[in-house]
Amino acid sequence: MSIRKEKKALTRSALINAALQLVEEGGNFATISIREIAKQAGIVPTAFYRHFKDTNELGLNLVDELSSCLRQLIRSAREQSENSTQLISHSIRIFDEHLSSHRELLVFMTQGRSGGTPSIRNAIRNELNVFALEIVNDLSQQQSFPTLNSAQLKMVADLIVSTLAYSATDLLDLSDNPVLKTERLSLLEAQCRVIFLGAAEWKA
Amino acid sequence: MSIRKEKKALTRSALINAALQLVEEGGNFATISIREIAKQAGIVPTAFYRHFKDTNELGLNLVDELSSCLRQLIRSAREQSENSTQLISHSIRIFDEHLSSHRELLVFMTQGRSGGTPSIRNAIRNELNVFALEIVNDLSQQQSFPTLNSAQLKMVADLIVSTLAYSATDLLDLSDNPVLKTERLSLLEAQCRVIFLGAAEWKA
DNA sequence: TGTACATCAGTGAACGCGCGTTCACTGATGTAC
DNA sequence: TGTACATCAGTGAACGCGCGTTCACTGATGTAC
Repeated sequence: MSIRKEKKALTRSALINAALQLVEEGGNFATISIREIAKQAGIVPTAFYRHFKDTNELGLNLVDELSSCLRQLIRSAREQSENSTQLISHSIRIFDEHLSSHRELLVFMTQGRSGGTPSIRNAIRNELNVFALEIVNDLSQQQSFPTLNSAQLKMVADLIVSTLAYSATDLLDLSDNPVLKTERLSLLEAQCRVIFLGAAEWKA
Repeated sequence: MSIRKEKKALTRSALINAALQLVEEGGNFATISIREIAKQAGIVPTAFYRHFKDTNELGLNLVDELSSCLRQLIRSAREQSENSTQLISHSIRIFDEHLSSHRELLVFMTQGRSGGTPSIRNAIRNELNVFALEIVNDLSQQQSFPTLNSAQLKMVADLIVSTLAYSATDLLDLSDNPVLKTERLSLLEAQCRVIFLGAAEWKA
């Protein structure tokens, strides 16, 4: 890549990281201004327009970041639980680790799923759907629920994703309170077990 | 009540309704300004301060509205399902009706749970917790899961609330698409059944 | 390799606008006699 | 009941500020010969 393109890519990712940092510092992505982002990235406000049309376009790029973050989460969970009997608790530990290491992205996700612009809401919804499809893949490969067809597996996977996403809002708020966070993680684990028990019992 | 107090109460509720209407029209509560709210309510911006310190304080009052909305939802669901074998599908129909008739409040709820100020997030979390406790009450009164103690019932109730709240974001976005909305409602119903099946199977 | 021109990421001044908030005010309502 | 004063919800002018966006610019990088 040419020097010019490299530098442009650097500034671009500085803008993306600036937005994520502002979100992590407690801001709501919907209220963050172009000027704030540019300032945080160390460039002049007008340079923002060399990279994105507006904050919504930048937000759609954050969803792309989220996408690879979720793929990485699935991959880690697969490695961990390949030959394990404790699939649920292992997966939840990996999930918790991702909440810490990609805090900003997951705060953005929880905010954006309900409070983003329509296009951002849709993009996030789509990523969560892809995530659920990956879970369907795993469940059918592991033959976790041999009595369920793929539509039924998808319904269960959606329920798992819903439960994880809902808990993410709580867990991200509890990152400074280890005791309550551990309690919330136990609750999440029990709830996932209920789902697995129910799925095993499911009949048409 | 004196004339003066009556008038004040009227203006106050005009402000609350103005905020809700702006949220329903697609705005994010976090981005709504005092001036917008005052304009929508038909008063001068500075009169806002006779009622609320800032938009956050108004938001906490919206949570109070949400609170009674949720209590009403529980009450309706109880009436409907008292002597019914179709507890789940009846309750979900009532839920759907509330999503339509109190759309603004429930949009505010889904936005605020993840994207509100810390005090609003906490207030909403608290309301959802009260809601879950009401469900615990019902489940234990109906002896739906005789093998579960109250902590376990609470865990299941939290999972139900989580599933309802998560679906609310989707359903509120689908209000203009009856086909997809019906599909999403069927998904929600199947997921609730999975939860009930799993809860019945739960052992320590 | 060296030169002359083209490209373009980032700069800085400037704009008009809506924002939150202050303040002194008005006039309807309430209260005390 | 009537009068004289107090209260206070709502008004309107004014403020300084950060916003999004435009524009002409600069100077480093790229390209063609």
